[in-house]
Amino acid sequence: MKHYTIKDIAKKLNVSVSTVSRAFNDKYDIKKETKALILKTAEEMGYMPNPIAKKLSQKRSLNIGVVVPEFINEYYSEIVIALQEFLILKGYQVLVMQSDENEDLELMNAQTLISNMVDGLIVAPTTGNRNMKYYQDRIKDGYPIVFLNRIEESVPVSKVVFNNLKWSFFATEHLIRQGYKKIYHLSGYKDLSVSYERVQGFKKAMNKHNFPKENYKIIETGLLAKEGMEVIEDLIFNHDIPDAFFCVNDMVALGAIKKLKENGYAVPKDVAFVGFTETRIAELMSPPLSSVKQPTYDMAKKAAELLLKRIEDENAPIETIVMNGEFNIRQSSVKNKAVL
Amino acid sequence: MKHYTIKDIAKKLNVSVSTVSRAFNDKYDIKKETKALILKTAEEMGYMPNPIAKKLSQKRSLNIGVVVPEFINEYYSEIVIALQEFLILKGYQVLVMQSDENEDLELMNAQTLISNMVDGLIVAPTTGNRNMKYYQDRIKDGYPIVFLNRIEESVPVSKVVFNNLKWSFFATEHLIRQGYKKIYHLSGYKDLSVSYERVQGFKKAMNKHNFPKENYKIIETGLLAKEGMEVIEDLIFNHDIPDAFFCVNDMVALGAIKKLKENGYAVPKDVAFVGFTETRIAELMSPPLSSVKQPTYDMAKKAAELLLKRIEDENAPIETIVMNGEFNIRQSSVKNKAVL
DNA sequence: TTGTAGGCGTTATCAC
DNA sequence: GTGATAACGCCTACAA
Repeated sequence: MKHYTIKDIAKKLNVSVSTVSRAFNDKYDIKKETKALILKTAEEMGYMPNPIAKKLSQKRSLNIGVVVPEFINEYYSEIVIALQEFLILKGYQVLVMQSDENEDLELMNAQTLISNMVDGLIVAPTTGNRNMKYYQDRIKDGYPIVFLNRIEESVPVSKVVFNNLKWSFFATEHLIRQGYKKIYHLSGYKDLSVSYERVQGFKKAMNKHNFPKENYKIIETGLLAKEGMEVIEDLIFNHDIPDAFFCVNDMVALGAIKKLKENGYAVPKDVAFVGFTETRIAELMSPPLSSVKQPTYDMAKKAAELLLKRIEDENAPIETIVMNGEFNIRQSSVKNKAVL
Repeated sequence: MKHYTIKDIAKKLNVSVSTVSRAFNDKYDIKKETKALILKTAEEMGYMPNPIAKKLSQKRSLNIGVVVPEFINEYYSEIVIALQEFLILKGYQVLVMQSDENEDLELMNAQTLISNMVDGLIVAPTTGNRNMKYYQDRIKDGYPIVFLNRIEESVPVSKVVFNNLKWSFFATEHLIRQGYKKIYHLSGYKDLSVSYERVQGFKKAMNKHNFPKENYKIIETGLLAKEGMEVIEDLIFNHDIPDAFFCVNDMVALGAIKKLKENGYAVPKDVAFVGFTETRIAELMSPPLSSVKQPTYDMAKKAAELLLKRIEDENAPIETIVMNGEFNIRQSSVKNKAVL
């Protein structure tokens, strides 16, 4: 099966290449019959337009690039699925690259996608932000980029973020109101904006309720179960187990709970837990884990909308959309109730 | 920041475009000083070669396309990460598209990637196989495609698969040897090749041990926790709970276990469990879940190697690589042991 | 309504 | 060693 081009079709039908080209791009006038004939023979020959050539000449690809920091934590998998679902309806294809939480790789990914002439980029940055200058330069060049999550509200770019502070505050306040007297926060990476914001929410709740300083603590972890386990090991070693934990995400909570159980602690009887960025396992855990659910699908959709707006209108204003979620209270953080 | 081309550099230095081009592709003769000068000024101007143009003229992109059926189940996330990790070392960029378990979307994805001139394609097919003809035509055209998982061994294409039958057999036999007398298999989708093969392994073990037909059953589910839960609800309704389950994957096991616990069953005391395609949560569950671990990283790497071999040598033979895994026995399927 | 011709940014084949 | 110049496949003035 040879790879046919418009030339081949043109030759076969004794018309010019431009006529053939026009048959495929209906913004030009062309006689109905010619067009029909061309399309028909093209179909028969199994002609497929070459998007590379198209891109080279018209600088538009109908492809959107997506860069995510990882996708082992379910959140970004859902984001990608949602982005794709939405953008396909709008006629775009979605190319995904993941950065493995590595800034250099992230930069390479973005460059690859841009040089492949994707019409725009949706970026969920990794920790650290050495690359922001690169992005801002591209944006200055007129390149449409929208950020998703993990970026500080103050950065002057279009973005969709979650109100981490607010919901972290609610989650913490819930623990306080349940009557827990010693509450630790397992906080994720220090230089990850979402972690930072959740820490702020935690502190804000503590301050509001005049929680004694010696009764709360912020402990840096990563984002994985393993790291939750490690922290608990340390705390057990130091005989420093509080009566409640608020965790940066569900996986850290899961790891921590496992390690506590192994050491004879009961959840929530001895130690209560709240997670964040709810995943499917929250409900499935024993006990089911209270967690803050982010509107993943909507966040992705909003980001895609922002991007399309910007692609269609060079001068679309910079926008920051802050999303809210919901706090699902389950057995892991409820006092005075029998475990079902 | 303007987008410079080799023309701009050529003009600036009063050399021809070919000289500039040669400076970047060191297979041609060119005076050392000219080359140095060109590279230096290019650097200063912030010149970036345009890969689209490059692709158009030399039909090679150093991009590899990857099509996965989903990536919410961790397995494919790991596959993608591993593929990327390996291929980047070889100088390739990895573009990922996911099909959401939808055959039509899968076809679109493959077409998009191919028409973007990726040098080769690694495909983990969705359920169903209407697209195989398309792939085989492309392969006949000389296009390098390697399949990963979820494809029958008999299909004459290069592929890396897991020996589902063998390990399913082992897992089942383990349950039999532990002395469980009534064993059900929650089997995933009927028309998914990996499910089918696991069913075969299950049956083979039953036959080998002359397990009474009335004491085992194969129940079709999906691949999600929810579906595990639904099946258990039905079984409870029918008072038909066996003393052991072998599940198509960990998520189904997780859902099933949760539902059983809610209904007062203890695991593994009342009902034992074995999962498959071990995920990180297997270890973290209570009780920890016995499961068959697939060599995800190696499978990805092998697939990438096959593909590169094929890209570099048009006539590389079709190869099928069948991988083995390991069976990790944990508390969920061990009899006569106190739950820790 | 259609054709001609130049351009998109590179590479590759000739000459010189 | 280097420079013209023709590809690669498509789009798009401009002319006819």
